[in-house]
Amino acid sequence: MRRVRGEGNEGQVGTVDGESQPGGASGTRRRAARPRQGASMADVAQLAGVSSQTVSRVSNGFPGVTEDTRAQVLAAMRELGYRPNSAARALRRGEFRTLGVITFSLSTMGNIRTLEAIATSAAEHGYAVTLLPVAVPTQDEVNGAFSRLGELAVDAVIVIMEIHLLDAATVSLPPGVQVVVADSDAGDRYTVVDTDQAGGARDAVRHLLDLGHDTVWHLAGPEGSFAAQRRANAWRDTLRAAGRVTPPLVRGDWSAESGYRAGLLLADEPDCTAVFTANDQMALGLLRALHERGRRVPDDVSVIGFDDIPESASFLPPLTTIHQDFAEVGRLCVEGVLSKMRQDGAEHGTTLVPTRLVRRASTARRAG
Amino acid sequence: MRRVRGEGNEGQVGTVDGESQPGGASGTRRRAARPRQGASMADVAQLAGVSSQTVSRVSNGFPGVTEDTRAQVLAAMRELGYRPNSAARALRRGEFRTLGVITFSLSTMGNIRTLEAIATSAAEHGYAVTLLPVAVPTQDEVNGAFSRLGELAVDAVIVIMEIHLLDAATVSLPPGVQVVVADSDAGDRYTVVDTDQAGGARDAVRHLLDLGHDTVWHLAGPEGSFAAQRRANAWRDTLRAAGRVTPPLVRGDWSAESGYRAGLLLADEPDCTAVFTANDQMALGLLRALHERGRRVPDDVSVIGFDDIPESASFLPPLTTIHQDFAEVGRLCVEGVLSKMRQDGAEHGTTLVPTRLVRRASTARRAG
DNA sequence: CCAGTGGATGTTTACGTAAACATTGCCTAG
DNA sequence: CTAGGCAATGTTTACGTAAACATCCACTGG
Repeated sequence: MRRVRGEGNEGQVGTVDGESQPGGASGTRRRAARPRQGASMADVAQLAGVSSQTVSRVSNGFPGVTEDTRAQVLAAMRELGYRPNSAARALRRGEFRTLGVITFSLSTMGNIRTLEAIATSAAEHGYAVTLLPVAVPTQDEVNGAFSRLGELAVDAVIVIMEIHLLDAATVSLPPGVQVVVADSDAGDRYTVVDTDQAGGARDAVRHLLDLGHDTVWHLAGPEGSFAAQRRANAWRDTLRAAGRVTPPLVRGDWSAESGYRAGLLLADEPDCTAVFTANDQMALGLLRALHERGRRVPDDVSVIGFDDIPESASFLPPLTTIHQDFAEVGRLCVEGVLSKMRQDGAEHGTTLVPTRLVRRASTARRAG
Repeated sequence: MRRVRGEGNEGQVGTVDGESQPGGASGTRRRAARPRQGASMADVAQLAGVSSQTVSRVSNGFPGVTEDTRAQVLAAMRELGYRPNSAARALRRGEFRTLGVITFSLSTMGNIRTLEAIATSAAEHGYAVTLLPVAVPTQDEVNGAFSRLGELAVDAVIVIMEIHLLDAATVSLPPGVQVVVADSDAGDRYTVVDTDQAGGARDAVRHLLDLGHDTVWHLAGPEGSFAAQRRANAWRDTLRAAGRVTPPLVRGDWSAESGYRAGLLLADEPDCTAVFTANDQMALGLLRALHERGRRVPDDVSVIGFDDIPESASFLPPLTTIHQDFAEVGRLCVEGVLSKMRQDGAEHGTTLVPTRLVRRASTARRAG
């Protein structure tokens, strides 16, 4: 963990401009202790020769200000480099215009894309996004995050997290703080936005059955994950509905490495001609294992993934997969939480975002 | 963009608990307009029978409070569910305890990992992180982000961005807001934390030369990227220093797809026995192209990547690559910005984080 | 020519916290 | 026995903004 200093020197050289006197025009009463902090409304008001309330009106684009006055105030603002103090504003207005996002480890592509969409969408609505990472997904950590959140300057919260831990979390949010949960279950207790996991999984299985495979094996995600659980359930249900035998479920942990290990097992199953993998990363590992064991994809085994990460088009072979619209999930999270803020006591429920089958080269009609 | 409502009904059913009266004990003067907002220091003080200043002392863990009094105050806090109002706190203290992070598109794995490390590290220092996404990487957007940032409640800013756009950005930050730039150049004008791109690239090229290859081809990242530029420069310099001929540079855009296209080209170059790819995603595409064209890796062609994304261990074959310590970059960004905040007029400079060569199966001694 | 009207602007106040200063009361040293 | 000191606690005030209310003034209609 060493670090290399670029140019070596760390002298304490000059240019300490921190305390340059604000040239006569502006601040009359400037505290000496704190060198920072820009001009306030009062400063602008003084320079523009109006009251601070008029400055406030201009700052907020309110009506009732002459075009002349407005221009004058704007000029004064520019001259002083005025920035509204968001702390004072928040205190006064009683809202922060900020959404908190709780998530642990941005390790999965889905969470990241969702987060990105949340940030973008929030910005469009004039909201900032504060990130609250949960280091280790333990109950304590989750509780801790919620507790820290209480002191955080947020108006509402979006949780991107396997619900299992949320379940028992001692959620003690400040009153009036709304919550929306992404990528989860529990529509009865929270407002949830999620990908249509079941629909996607069903499409994946049907696709393989339609290609003439007798049945479909499933490489599932970790037990703790609700998404994994729902995909696995849908896989089982779809097979049953089609009257097929259900092969034993193989479990991974979302990682390519776990997919590889599972693939080594599946390669030895002669009956296994079609695999539905619960995410693309595991599919990658699975492809490697099958390749190593000489099982050709898609000639001997068809593989379908879930997520449609950008790289999946470049797998060997390019992966057929179920596309998730994470951006839409993120967008709906923001919409949902904002709408809940408007009409306070809105009831819970689940909003599902549809998936889409992306056909590439890893699935084919069953040989023979 | 349709959306499917989970269970179909959207009735306006009951359980409107939003307006439950705060049981007699607490708020005496509660404004009717806003149902939200919890107890304030004054409320706690009244219940505990002390002054609000004492509550403040307890809240901030200051000395000069009897154990008895402290306990009483804490009890009152618990009873009322008191949360310090961070807006008021920020206003009073003149700091938000929040870092702003500007980044566009969390598309690259590196940015994400860096962001994650920043969030974690900031949390350890008692700072929150506010995300400021820049939708399209245009000059206007970047300027806009910086301008929005001005109104944002942040004490300092970390920029994760190709410096090219930062270059000309009309950066007009509020006075006293420090900036640290990650993954960039420009140590002369900003404080920069970055991976040792040059060192990593040099190691990659040398590794291939050591394996007996006459020279090394380079699949570079997009022109606009400083990281890409520095890796390409180091590649060229290392070849020259070793007295080898420098093959023409092939350019991609970081995506696996672009790596595939480049790979189709390189596969037709009979002299090409070793390729240094500027990131792992492009290496993935390259591997696919080489495979399709019947060029075996590593028997015919050796390939080395950059980044060491988790999936690279599961490529076909597992990818030899240069590991970047994004977590360390993020951590150092936070340390740097906090230290700059403490000693205001600190000078600029670049901090480099070393890389590490990870040997896997995609590189081998040159055949023949 | 004057009361009435409404738009433009100013004044007062409160938001919740914490620094600075003020007060209380107890204990100890002279 | 009292002055001095110090620890515990209380009181006042300011942070920057914006809602609520107050004022001013020009113009209109009778």
